[in-house]
Amino acid sequence: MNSTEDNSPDNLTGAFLRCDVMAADCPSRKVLQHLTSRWGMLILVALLPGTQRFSSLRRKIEGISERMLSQTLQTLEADGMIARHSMNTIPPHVEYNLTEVGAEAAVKIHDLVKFIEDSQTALLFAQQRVS
Amino acid sequence: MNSTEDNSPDNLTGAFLRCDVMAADCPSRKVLQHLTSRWGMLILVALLPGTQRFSSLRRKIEGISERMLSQTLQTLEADGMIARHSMNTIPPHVEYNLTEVGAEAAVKIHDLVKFIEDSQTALLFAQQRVS
DNA sequence: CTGTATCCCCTCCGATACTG
DNA sequence: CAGTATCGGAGGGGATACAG
Repeated sequence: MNSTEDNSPDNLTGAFLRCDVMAADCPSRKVLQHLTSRWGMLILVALLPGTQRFSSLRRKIEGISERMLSQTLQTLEADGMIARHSMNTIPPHVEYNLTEVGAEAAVKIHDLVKFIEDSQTALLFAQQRVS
Repeated sequence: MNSTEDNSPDNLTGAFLRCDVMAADCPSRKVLQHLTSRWGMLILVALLPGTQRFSSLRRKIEGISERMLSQTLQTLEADGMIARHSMNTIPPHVEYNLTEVGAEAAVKIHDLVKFIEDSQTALLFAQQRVS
């Protein structure tokens, strides 16, 4: 898929041995981008309460398209943040849940999201008073 | 600037009164995007130890261009995450530091970054053993 | 030293239509 | 129900040159 980026074990030198996100070639930067992408963080937070189905996630995350939900779920699954379980029935029934790593990341993202929600709420009320 | 998005206080209805990031029109989504943008989170983390100058940040954050550093700093300043202090000297001397809100956000982002760095390091060693 | 301006590519993402 | 295919616009972001 990414022929220009070589993350193979053979290439574990320098920044690769000990991940440092400030290093330009650190693989954690890419994972971080996936987790904190526009839809990535909303999906992780939405999965925090537990296993969800595709359509459930779609309803929960307002404004997401099927395309982006599907695509982002695949990326997060490849990163090991999410597990996908297909029931192979007709009609299809697929469930998604957080892996152990994913759950820990989701909690941290949720912390950030809650904090921003609260500070934004405060900020908006402040603006309202001024104007 | 954003004629399509009206965040004016007059428009504080629905999702605006109580920020919910799952709501499509919640302003916190935009702020979250700034904080967690490719360079935004690195800048916040880089500022955690304390006040830094432009060139210091540039050296610290490997791979960032002057353009993106400048642009992202402006965005984060507008969001109230960063404070800018210009000394109005020649040559110019400008210092950046986190605001109170910015510092709290930066800590949470740093938590996430550290966690991902560690899990990536573990993951890379695991891959090395297998192959 | 701390930026801006310009050009341009390339990825993200929405809209729409189609499938097992 | 749970996706995939394709198109196309918007903007993020790099390279380079220039400025106060």
